[in-house]
Amino acid sequence: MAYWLFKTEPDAYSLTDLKNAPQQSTFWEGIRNYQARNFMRDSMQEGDLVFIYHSSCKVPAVVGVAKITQAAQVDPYQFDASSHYYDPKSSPDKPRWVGVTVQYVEQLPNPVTLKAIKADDNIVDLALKKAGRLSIMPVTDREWQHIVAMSQ
DNA sequence: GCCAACGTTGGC
DNA sequence: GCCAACGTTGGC
Repeated sequence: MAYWLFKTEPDAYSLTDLKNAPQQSTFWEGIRNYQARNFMRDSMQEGDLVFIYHSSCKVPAVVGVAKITQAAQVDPYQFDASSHYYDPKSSPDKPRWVGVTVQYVEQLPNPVTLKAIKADDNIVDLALKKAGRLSIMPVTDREWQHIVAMSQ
């Protein structure tokens, strides 16, 4: 089983929104970054666990856990001209973008802030620490356990 | 709201 | 296929 981190802007879609969704589940649409897509398409499997990270907000932080309940599927919004996620260069016979389905698992006892993660020498390789704009990234076993411990 | 970082686009 | 211009992300 693998671990991941998904960024989301809580104003647009928060951990609470996921918790309150039908079946506490949603299709994670709108990822339009090749590196993030490749992680979803090539590596994510049902049962993998995901940190939900709130970005572009007052206190950027890892706030909860979700799990992958369905591996990558074609993201239908790329074909919808009225969608913000429309991609005119993609076509149904050669789709460019995918998404996975995630389900709410739990809220962490305390948010683990970006500030705390940046200050922690045990977390070195996490893409979040680098000035990255990657919206989906892998998390190692060790980093996962450490961040969970930090939330206690 | 500013701005640095960085991915993408398109002209050549 | 290089690289400048542009757009977007996201912390502050």
